[in-house]
Formats: sequence, structure tokens, C-alpha cells
Amino acid sequence: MVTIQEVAKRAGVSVATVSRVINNRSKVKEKTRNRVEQAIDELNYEPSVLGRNLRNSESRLLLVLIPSISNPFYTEIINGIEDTSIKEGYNILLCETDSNPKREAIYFNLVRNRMADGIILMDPTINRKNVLELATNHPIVQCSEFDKEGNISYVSIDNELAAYQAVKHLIKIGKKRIAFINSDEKFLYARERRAGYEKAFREFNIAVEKKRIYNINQLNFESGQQAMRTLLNQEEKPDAVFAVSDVLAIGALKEIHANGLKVPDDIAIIGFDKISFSNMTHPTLTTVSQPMYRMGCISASMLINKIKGEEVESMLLEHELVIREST
Amino acid sequence: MVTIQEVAKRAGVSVATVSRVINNRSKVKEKTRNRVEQAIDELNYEPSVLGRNLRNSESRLLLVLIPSISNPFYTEIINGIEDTSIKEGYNILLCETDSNPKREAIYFNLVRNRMADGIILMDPTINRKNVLELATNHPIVQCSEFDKEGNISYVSIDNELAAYQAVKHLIKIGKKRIAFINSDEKFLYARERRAGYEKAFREFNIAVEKKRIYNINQLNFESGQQAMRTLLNQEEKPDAVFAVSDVLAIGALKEIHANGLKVPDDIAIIGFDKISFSNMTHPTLTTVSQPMYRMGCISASMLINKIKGEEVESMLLEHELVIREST
DNA sequence: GTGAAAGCGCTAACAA
DNA sequence: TTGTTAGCGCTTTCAC
Repeated sequence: MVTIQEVAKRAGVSVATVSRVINNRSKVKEKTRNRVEQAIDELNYEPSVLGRNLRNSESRLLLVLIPSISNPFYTEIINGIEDTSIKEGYNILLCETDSNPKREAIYFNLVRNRMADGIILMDPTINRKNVLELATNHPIVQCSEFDKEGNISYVSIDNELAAYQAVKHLIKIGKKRIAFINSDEKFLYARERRAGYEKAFREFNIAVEKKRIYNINQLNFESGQQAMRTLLNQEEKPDAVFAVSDVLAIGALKEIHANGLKVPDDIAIIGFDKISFSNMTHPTLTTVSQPMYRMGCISASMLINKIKGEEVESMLLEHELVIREST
Repeated sequence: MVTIQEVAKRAGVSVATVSRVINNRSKVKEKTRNRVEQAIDELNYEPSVLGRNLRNSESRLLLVLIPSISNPFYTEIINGIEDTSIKEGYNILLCETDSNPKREAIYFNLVRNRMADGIILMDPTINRKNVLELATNHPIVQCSEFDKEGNISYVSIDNELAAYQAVKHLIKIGKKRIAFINSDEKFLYARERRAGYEKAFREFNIAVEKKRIYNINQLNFESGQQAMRTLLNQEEKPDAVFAVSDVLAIGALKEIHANGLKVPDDIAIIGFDKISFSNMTHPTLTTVSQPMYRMGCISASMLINKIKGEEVESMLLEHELVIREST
């Protein structure tokens, strides 16, 4: 590896001057600068991030923690994070935690010992104490899922309102027995969306029936199928389904078809997230779209501002009900 | 941040001894070790990766370059890489390149200045010269897509054979006008799969018709739809389609349905990769499954061996034709 | 078995 | 405008 010393020697200057040229902080004479730049070119020199970081105790690396990269919901968010970070001179490290506290700990430690400058957390809080403790000393931003009580900044949407509007839409098109496929309610978004679901029911004087609410514990197609299978086995079948995620909705759709039922006539269905698959199903899926790309951009710039020591404010962004063929 | 000095002071020993305890390289007296460990516990000390790396010039970080995280094909591979790396004490950095040479350059530089120890490349070769040059000085392994001429180690499958078998299957079920939705043939896998497609045709004395081969340049649903639309507009419609990726096949499927045609009776269809969504379509998609998880595991351990200075050998793994409803 | 000290590559304070 | 030098946190030789 070629170091700053070798460049300095070749250019006939001190290492300080080379450093100045690289970082152009203070003035360097045009002629000297040229000589240094030539030496850099000739030697193909790349400053060692390691040396620089150790000295500056910053790494210009951001950690992005997601439970699973296989969930397409995160894709657009990550694009937003990536674009913003790169623009600001940061790189991102995508970390898949599988909601595993051990893996999370590994990544948290990278921040503790300055291997990374901050974290964007998209993981639902696994170990509240750990997160809050880390947040007291290190820049953290929560994206999408967050902790209402803790005072860590976040970017998200109004999940209760979104769910309320989705269910209201189902009621408006004449559905009465609206089932709800929800995630584990340890997640904030799950609790909030359930609140929205119930709010719509109350507003139209429909009783909330426990048996129509099904909580899954894995966000994949199979869980959606499984949930729908159970719901269809009930004596009084639902005439609509609100699923907390497109992935679940698509699984449910598959199961409805397998039972020879028609969507939306027999059963209408709404998903959540507007993943790209949701437009490929037959019929296309009504869903709630979140401004994922923007969420990504905002959480990245929030984090970067935090790293710079600025105060930042949490935000709730707009969502949109996208009505397609399944309702 | 608590440093090794503070631990040393608290334990009443030198920093060297603390280092010895942490890395247990040379012998430390039981009693001393206990005192040091206690100090580490009390202070909640975490060794700085930065300091250690600078000294050892290693980072225990592996870069994984993928064109796009939104392609589900990579998900399982990454799981394999991750599991293996963590077992071996390495962390991975997922890097999305968008096939953008500039981004690629950023990540390559991380390796050049020892911020990362090696790279698993899943990106189709963008800039051959750069990759080959990097490979002369740094550990690189190619996964899935590789460079046949260069001598960089790789893990992949026999794409020609897989395509040959898929097309042969279509011929065997009585299809004659088999279209081929392929990627840009700058990619090795695209060229190889085309070779397999043509080989099957030759074997059954069917003429390869140029008009039935459609090259897309983006691996997404819309491209599949677009390709199918074009193919369906031809005077003599195809009676089968072999798509180089499930994502394309699903887009094509959507378009076939939109034209009121039946799958597989009017048009049979085969995809590639066995992504989880391929089992959610109606009808379910016949596809070629690759041992993605294993590919990930193997490429990770190959890279780690390379980092350790061992010789490694390239491998081609087994694939499997998964016959489902669409054929 | 343990400690002192050099040095990994870099930046920034201070001097010149 | 440029050079000298300390020091970021760590590991490892060399002495003891």
C-alpha cells in the first residue's frame, strides 16, 4: 500500500502538505499543489481511511439495521438513504439483524468503537434498554418503526390514520365482515394499525370481532396464506381482508383463489406498502403507499445532522391509499 | 470511549498485558488475567476496531457488491455469505452498486486502503480492467456472475446446461415456438443461457428464430411485461416462453393474462431463480432453482481462505428444474 | 510473565 | 505557505 509519506517524498514536500492538498483545508501554493497531485497520480495513492478515522475519530460510515433484506418494503427506503448519504460523503453499511439480539449487538459495537458514525434503525425495538443506552452516547435515528416513549428521533407515517382510511374504504364499498391480518402487536405499527381498524369500526357502529383478527409472526407469503386459510375455515367467512403488509396480502390472495373465491366480489383485499409485486398480482392489489424513498432520504439527513451535533426533529410523513382492482 | 489505557490503569498493569488478555496470544498469569478481565467488565471496554485494524492492517470486514438489493435472487445468497462470515469472525458490508462504475470505485477503494479485507463480487463485470487490476493485489471472489477469461476464482452454476434443460422440457411437452426473454448479452450468464437455448433447438432440429429472442436491459416486472407485449404482437405468437429470471417471467405472465390467454395451454412459461414469489403466482411458475444459500456460503469461505493466503479453486454447483403449473 | 516503547497512516496545532 | 511533531488506540518486539 502506498502511504502519505511516499507521496511526500516523491513530491519533495512534508506529509502535512500532502494532507493539506488532499483535504484542501488551508492554502497551498498552486505550484506545490500541482507537484503533490502529480505524485498522487503517479503513485496511485489512496488515503487510508483507517489512519484518517483513527485520527479524526470518525468513519463516515452509517449503519442501516434492517430485520431482513428479503422484505421488499425496505428496498426503496434504502435507496433514499443511500442517495442522500453518498451526496453528503457518507457510505452505508447494510446490516441484516434477523431480529437477532446477538447480531444487533455486533453492529452496535461497531458504533461504540467508532467504526461507524451512527445508526439508522429500522428494526422494531428488540432490546429497548440497549437501544436507549446506545442512543445516549451515539447518533441514532429510527425509521418507520420507532419507540414512542423513548426520545430517539424518528421518521415514520401515521399508521393509525392509514389503517383507519383503508378499513373505511372497505366499509364504503359495502363490506361488513372485514378481517384483519396483523403482525405481532409487540410492534408499534401493528398496535397503531389495529387502533385505526377499530376506530373505523366504531365510527360505523360495527362490532369488532376478535375471531376476525389474526396475528402472524413472520412477514412472508406463507404466513399470509396460513392466516387466510384459518379465516376461511370460520363458519361466517369474511367479505374483506385488510393485511398489514402486501406480502401477507399476496399470500392471502393466493389462498382465496385456491378456494375458488373471487376478488373483490366475494372477498375484497387491501395490503400495505405498495411493493412492486403488488401491481403484478391478479387482480392488482389495493394498498397503502408510504413515501419510502423520502423516508430514507430524511432519515439519512437527520442522522447526518445529528452526527454534526445539530438538533433534529422527528417527523410523520404523508401516506396514500392506492385503490386498484382488489377492492 | 474507554480505551485500553484506562483498562490498564484500572487493572494496574501495562497496556501490553491488556492486549495479551484480549487476544490471548502469549501467556498471562491467571491472577493478572482475572484482574484485567474484571477491569474490562467494569469499564465496559470494547477494543477499538480502528486502532486494531490500523496496527494489523486488517479489518475483518468483507464487502459484498450487488447491483441491486431489490432483486430477490440475491437474498438467499447473502444469507449464506452472512452466516459463514459471522462464523469465521468477519462482518459483511452490503454494497449496492446500481451497476454504476462510480459507486463501484468507492467500494473498491475501501479495499485498497484496508478498510475491508476482500470482496465478493456479484456484479456483472462493469469495468473489466479495474476488477482485474484490483484482483492482482486484493482478495476477490466472484459469485454467480464471473469472468471466464480472467483468473479470478468464482462460484456459479452451469448456466448453459440449465437453460438447455429448461428449453428441452418445453419441447418435450409439445411446444414448438419457444420465445426467449434474455438479459443484455454483455452478461456471461445471458450468453451461456442463450447457448443452452440454441443447443436444445439444434438437438430437436428446430430452427432458432431471431424474432423470438428478446433482450431486456432492466431486470424488473415491467421489462417482462414489455417483452411479452412485443412477442405477442408478432403474427405467429409463441406457444412458450423461457425467461432468464423469475421477475421477468412474472411480468410476462401478467401480460399473457391481460391478453386473455391461458397458461400453460396457450403459452407455457419458465422462469429462473425460484424466488419465493414464483410460488405465489397463478399458475405457479416452473423455474430453475440455484443453490443460492450454498453459493453464498462457499463464496464466503473461499474469500476468507484467500484472505488467509490459501489457494482456492473455482466451483460450479448443481441446479434443478422445478416443474410447476406454468408448464 | 510483564513492561516500555515503537510504529501502523493520518491530521492539526504550533513553529518557522 | 510550509515543515515538525504529537498523538488517535492498538499490537508486538525487545528487555528485563
